Amino acid sequence: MNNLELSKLIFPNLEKSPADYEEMYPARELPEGAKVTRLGPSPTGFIHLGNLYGAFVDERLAHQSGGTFFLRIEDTDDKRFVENAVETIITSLDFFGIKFDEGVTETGDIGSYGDYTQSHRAEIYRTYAAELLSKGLAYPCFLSEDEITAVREKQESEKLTPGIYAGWSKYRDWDKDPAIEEEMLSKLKAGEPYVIRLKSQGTPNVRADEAVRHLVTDAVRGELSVPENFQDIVILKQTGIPTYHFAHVVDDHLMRTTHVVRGEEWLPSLPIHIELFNDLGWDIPVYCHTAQLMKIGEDGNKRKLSKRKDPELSLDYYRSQGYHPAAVREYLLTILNSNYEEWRAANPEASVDEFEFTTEKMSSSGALFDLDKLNDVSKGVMLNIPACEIAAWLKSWSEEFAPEYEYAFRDMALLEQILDIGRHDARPRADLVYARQIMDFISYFFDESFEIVDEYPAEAAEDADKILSAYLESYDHSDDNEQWFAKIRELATELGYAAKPKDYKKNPDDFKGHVGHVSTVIRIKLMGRAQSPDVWTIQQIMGEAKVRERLSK
RNA sequence: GGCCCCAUGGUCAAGUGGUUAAGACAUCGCCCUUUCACGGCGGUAACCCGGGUUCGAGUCCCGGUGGGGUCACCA
Repeated sequence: MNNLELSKLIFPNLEKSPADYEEMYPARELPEGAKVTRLGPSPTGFIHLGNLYGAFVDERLAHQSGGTFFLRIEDTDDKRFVENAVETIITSLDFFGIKFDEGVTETGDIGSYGDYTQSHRAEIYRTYAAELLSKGLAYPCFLSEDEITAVREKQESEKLTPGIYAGWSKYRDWDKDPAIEEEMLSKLKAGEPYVIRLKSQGTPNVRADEAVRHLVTDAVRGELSVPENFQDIVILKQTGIPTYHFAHVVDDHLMRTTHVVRGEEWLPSLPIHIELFNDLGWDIPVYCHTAQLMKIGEDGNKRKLSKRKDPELSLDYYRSQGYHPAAVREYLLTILNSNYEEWRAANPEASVDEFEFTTEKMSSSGALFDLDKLNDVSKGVMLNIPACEIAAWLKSWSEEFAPEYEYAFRDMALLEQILDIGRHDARPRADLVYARQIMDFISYFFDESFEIVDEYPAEAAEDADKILSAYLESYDHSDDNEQWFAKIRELATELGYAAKPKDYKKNPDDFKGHVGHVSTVIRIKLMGRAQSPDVWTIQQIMGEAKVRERLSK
């Protein structure tokens, strides 16, 4: 029996040939330089900041080059499947402004390079497995789990690289030994389970400095020299479903992906993919191995974000805290491209589309996620969003994540005024960061959440009642800011406080305190806290009735 | 352990053989100021180590060290 006959024996009824698929999925007609990228999540439905970070690279690369960005579902591991995962993936990415041109959608596939769900592509993978079989570059392997374990143990004791490769699976050499051929054939006939392995042409167990190497240009890392693969990795599992390696190569070729963006954890398996591309006679796409987002682990060292250990880094965490998607996007972009922040400072209002994102400007070392920085970036982003939009966004956030704030949205015009305090001054306030923080920041406007949290300053505590009753008595809601503050000064002076803080600092013995202490008493009575934006402005928004009510309680 | 990747202040990072080694965040001080925020000024703080190449090395080469990743019929 020869290779072709074996291939036909194993895959007797293939619908199409490799040439047919080449014809079905021709090279894309796209403008010069257009990039085709893809996101290939497994359907666990869990997406964290690190995934989003990578997704932005794909999205930017495709969309700023006039290319195509598609979604492919990599569900070759049935154990990972989670109900509604695809929908979750699409909606969470959409929330952060990541939109696909092609691939899986909630209402079916879009595009002519599908099917875009790997579990639906079994026939295609079989065809290419048959192709490798017929070229003598693959073989059926009947090794059981126990046998493989025994092989590994032997290899470990002999200090050899563990794995199945030349010399360790007898089925690899079926064509050299009639006895093995016969055994293989009878197992095949008996329907015994097997996997299809690549028959790697690499040389096993050579010293690193003597190994054959492939030179690859990675778009973010530059020149890479990787040793050739020699492992007979599984390409089709017992179930007939491909492993990631095989599916990646077949799909990205057939879907005409030009740029493969993936985390650096894939770097060690790059040699496998190179061998597979070469065996099938295909061009290798441009690889972009991105550095991973890291966080500080319990031991004080950096480590890769993990979905199991870091639930607080899930996208839902940021949504439930109420970080605006634009803020998260802006932050991710600043760590994605080193010159983005500078560009943004020079072009505060420009659309991200105007920024030229490049893989060369990406860092090849993993960045530590920095919440302080996110918060800072968010302040700036919020400042550029009109109050009416923030109000509407807060409302929908509250409906989904924090219904207890319902009272704040009964009067949207009022809410807008509150949010806009000090935002149009020459030096605008930047104190809106994320929804939960904002709700706390403005809580004193609403009786439902108003509470006295600070104590009167020691300098004026004794006179608090006097200050408050005198203030209430002289209060005129129609006073402008200047008139209003002149009255406070007057009141302070009458009670023995310095009208200017400087006077008090110079001669602390001459006064009980200064006007700041007096106004703090009023601020606490009105707002419940010693710190807030301008009192007069707040009073104007609160309205006379509420001001008088709070002062007289 | 083998292999692979990475290495500039606490964090993100400019820097491509000659710089007083940028900038941002954080932090500290001062100023502005009725508080806070904003803004302004200033401070503390870095090229992992050792060899080599060179007139000259953060930058190039080699070797360590450290950190990360990976060694599945998971992706």
